[in-house]
Amino acid sequence: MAPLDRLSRPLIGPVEKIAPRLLGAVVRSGAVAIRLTEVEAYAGVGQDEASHSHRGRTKRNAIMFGPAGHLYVYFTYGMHWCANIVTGVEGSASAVLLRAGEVVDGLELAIERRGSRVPNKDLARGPARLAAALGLDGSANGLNVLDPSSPVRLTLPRKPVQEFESGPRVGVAKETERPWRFWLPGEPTVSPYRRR
DNA sequence: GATTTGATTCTCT
DNA sequence: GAGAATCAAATCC
Repeated sequence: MAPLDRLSRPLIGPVEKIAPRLLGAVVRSGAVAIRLTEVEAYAGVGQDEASHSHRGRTKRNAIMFGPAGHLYVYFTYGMHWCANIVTGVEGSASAVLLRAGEVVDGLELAIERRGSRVPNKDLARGPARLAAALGLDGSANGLNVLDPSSPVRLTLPRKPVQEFESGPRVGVAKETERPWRFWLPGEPTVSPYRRR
């Protein structure tokens, strides 16, 4: 087994099982590091109407169909970037949206990117805010966060977080009964729930 | 080919 | 709470 395949093992499995394991993980992009406090799971083709991959491969979601550990960064609402980490075996087209986190390093640069008037707890509170704080955009799409030489890296917690809560995903119109949003209770960086 | 929608955020009321 | 910003993908005709 190739080294990177071995590294991806913690990301192989049903996406709703993998997503909560990313809670407490740290994503680092250059000087800025963010500890994840909120994530959402999205499944593959034909399994989840809210997922970008539900209706099959497109130019935008192509990365979702690749191996686990790669970043799927998409552009939405004409102005925002959102970052996901691909999970499961290659071709499963499932991914975990990085919804919110706490800036644990590179605070100065994160503030510079997000604006000096933004409270620290709001720097990465929300998927587009998190991506902005990390400086992620379309050029980060497809990066392998498990590759030690990648500019964007993921570090999983030594032990998976045991205490987390779950509920419906934010801002999705379909599959609203699916409790695939996971967060760390009591964290001020968790975004408020909004239904669509 | 035209129209609608969206895994959002910010500003103003 | 409402409205705007602004573009790619989905949906409709």
